[in-house]
Amino acid sequence: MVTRAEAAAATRSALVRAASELLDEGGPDAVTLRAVGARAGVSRGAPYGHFEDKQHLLTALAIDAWNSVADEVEQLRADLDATASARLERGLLTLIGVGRRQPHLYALMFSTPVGGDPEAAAAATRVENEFLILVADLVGESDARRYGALLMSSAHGIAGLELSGHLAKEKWTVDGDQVVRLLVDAVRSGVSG
Amino acid sequence: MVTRAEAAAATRSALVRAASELLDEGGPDAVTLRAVGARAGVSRGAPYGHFEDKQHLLTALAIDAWNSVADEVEQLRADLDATASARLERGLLTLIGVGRRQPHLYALMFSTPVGGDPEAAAAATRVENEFLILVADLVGESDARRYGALLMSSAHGIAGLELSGHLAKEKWTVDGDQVVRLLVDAVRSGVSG
DNA sequence: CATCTCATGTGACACTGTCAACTATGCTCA
DNA sequence: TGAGCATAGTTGACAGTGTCACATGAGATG
Repeated sequence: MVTRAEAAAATRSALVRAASELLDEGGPDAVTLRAVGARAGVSRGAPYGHFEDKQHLLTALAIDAWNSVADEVEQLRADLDATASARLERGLLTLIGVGRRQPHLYALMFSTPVGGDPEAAAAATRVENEFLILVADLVGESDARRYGALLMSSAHGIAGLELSGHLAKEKWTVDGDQVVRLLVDAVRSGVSG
Repeated sequence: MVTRAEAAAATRSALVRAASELLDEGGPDAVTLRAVGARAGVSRGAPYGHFEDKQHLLTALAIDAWNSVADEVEQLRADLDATASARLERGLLTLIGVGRRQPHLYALMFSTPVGGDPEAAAAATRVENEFLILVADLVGESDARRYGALLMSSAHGIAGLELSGHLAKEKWTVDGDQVVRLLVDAVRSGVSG
């Protein structure tokens, strides 16, 4: 037998998982409270016992995504064999990779109002701090924040343009990975020159 | 008296204008076909005489926005007093400016499937070509496409992070304008070094 | 004037998020 | 143990949405 708290927690995570799967499979329009409930094995009204409304359920998805990116970038830090440039490139590609593998989730991450939910803000801050460490390894502590803003913006832009189809290789002759390399090179020569 | 074609064209543009205003004022949720029709002085079903469905009406908004950006960047080209760097910076800030002044419209521009509508693709291509000219003035023809991809990605990323609140100055110590300057500087030293 | 054409209005439908009322089951305490 | 409580979950209802089929009426055409 399971305690009631366990059952409730299981339902909650089942709802989040169901919403995540539906988002990946069919985009935002497919994430209906009725569909989420059905996939989680509960009824359409059950989510209201765990989330204030639909937006808060989606925010829970975004929080998981931000934390997942933070975890991935954090692990990258341990690889001291790689150069600072290589580690940074891989970090940026981690974020871009979410956009490639889970485009709808990626869009959700950046359309979730970060000001409202403190947990969401904390998760996003984790990612930013992890990036700051990688950037500092390349350009030094004093310039890390300025170049961190540039690098994270650019990575986000690359992901966004790929996602919307505006970074087609026929037009620009380079793909996202090459742009990341170009970016890191430009920053490195910009900070040292 | 007005001819029937004139009246229809007037209705069509009134629908687009109404949708644009509603989008600016209340975000995507405020753009209902009923509200659009009401503001344009017609009924809720009228849009279907001019657009295949709601998505195509929104695409018309996006096309206007893309062309407007293209016009603005094109005019920039005429200012030969400014340096290539300054012109490029202003071009990038033109795009970012749309994100600042009309955030919902900006989001719509990049969430509109560019593959589907040839008119939308053409409008977006106009913007890209205008940017390519500005970039070529700075880094030369041969590198224009590579650095163009980087610069447009970064500008889009800056706009996106500003829009979602992830480019807060307290965290990064720089704002969007400064990141643009940093970006152009980095590219310039990257291409010459 | 008679007829056609087509932009627009209207009724209807399925679907959505949301809430109030209800049910049932695990939990608490005498 | 058994009575009462707290609460996760269900269900009915409602307003609002996009969309379509059909009705209507006025400009266009002969």
